[in-house]
Amino acid sequence: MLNSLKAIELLKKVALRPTKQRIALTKILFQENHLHITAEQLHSEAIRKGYKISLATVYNALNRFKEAGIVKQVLVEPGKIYFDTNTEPHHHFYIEETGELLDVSDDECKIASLPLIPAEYTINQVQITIRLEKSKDEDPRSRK
Amino acid sequence: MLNSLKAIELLKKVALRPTKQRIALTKILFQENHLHITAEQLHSEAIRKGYKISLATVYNALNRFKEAGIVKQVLVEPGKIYFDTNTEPHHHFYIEETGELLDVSDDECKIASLPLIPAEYTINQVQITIRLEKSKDEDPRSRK
DNA sequence: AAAAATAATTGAAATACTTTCAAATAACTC
DNA sequence: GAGTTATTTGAAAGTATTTCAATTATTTTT
Repeated sequence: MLNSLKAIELLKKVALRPTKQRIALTKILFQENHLHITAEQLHSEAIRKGYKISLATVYNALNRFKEAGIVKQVLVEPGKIYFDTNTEPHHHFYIEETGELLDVSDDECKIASLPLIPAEYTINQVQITIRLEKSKDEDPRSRK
Repeated sequence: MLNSLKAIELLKKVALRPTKQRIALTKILFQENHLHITAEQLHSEAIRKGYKISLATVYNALNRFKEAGIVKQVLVEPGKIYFDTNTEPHHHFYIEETGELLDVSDDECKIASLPLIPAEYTINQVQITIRLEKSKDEDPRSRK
């Protein structure tokens, strides 16, 4: 958990007014380990920690943070936006059963060949999502 | 565009009742070239073609088709589900400006190394999304 | 080919998530 | 500290999707 001074410093660096609410969210978000979190989850966590903040403000703040480049959106589940505090190029494991999202470093997941990019376009981002499921029980005793 | 007999055949093969509505959607969806389409777009297209079908039925049908494995969901845009009639392993270009989605064959996009999979889990799917944007104008005359 | 059983379709309502609104408040600038 | 500008807020609206219960269609059984 960041302290308030570090939070204010980070916000100022990206030209965002360090309001009470943004400082609170920043303190929750930018910990040592990276986070994958939805607006609702972040709001709950802030309330749980005793901060007075509305859900609308959490949405607003996350969108400003995204524009400022200090969080990234991750789309893995229909109708839900995860925000990722890891803005370095990296990839994800996504566990369907639990909705859990795990980072995969860029090094661990190398692409050997990329297709030809359509003319006039440049690559913005290459995202690899590895969807996992619990292994089927392959216990030989249960086979018919 | 599929004919009705082929549509019925496909639906029966995956144990789905070949109703008027599903036959209509199947005819639109399973053409020669693969399609990326949302429920709303598919509904509009069906209405445009003169079929009488409700949006709820389109959502229902697409979900059954997904369960049956004849379409796949693609998540590239927040709050919107694209359905892809290409169920072979493949990847996508996504053009942010237009929302356009283009197939990238599995061959064109090879992964050199994958990370260690957490115990008890198996890979369900590996999705690569290459997000593209219009190239910035790099005309030297416009440089300051 | 009826009758019985099962599943699908429908408009409407409900849900889930996110954005927008306009008024109040807070943070910056000089 | 007055004036300017940006942010916060609850409420309302917007968007995408799912669910509901009644009707209708399809399949199965006889």
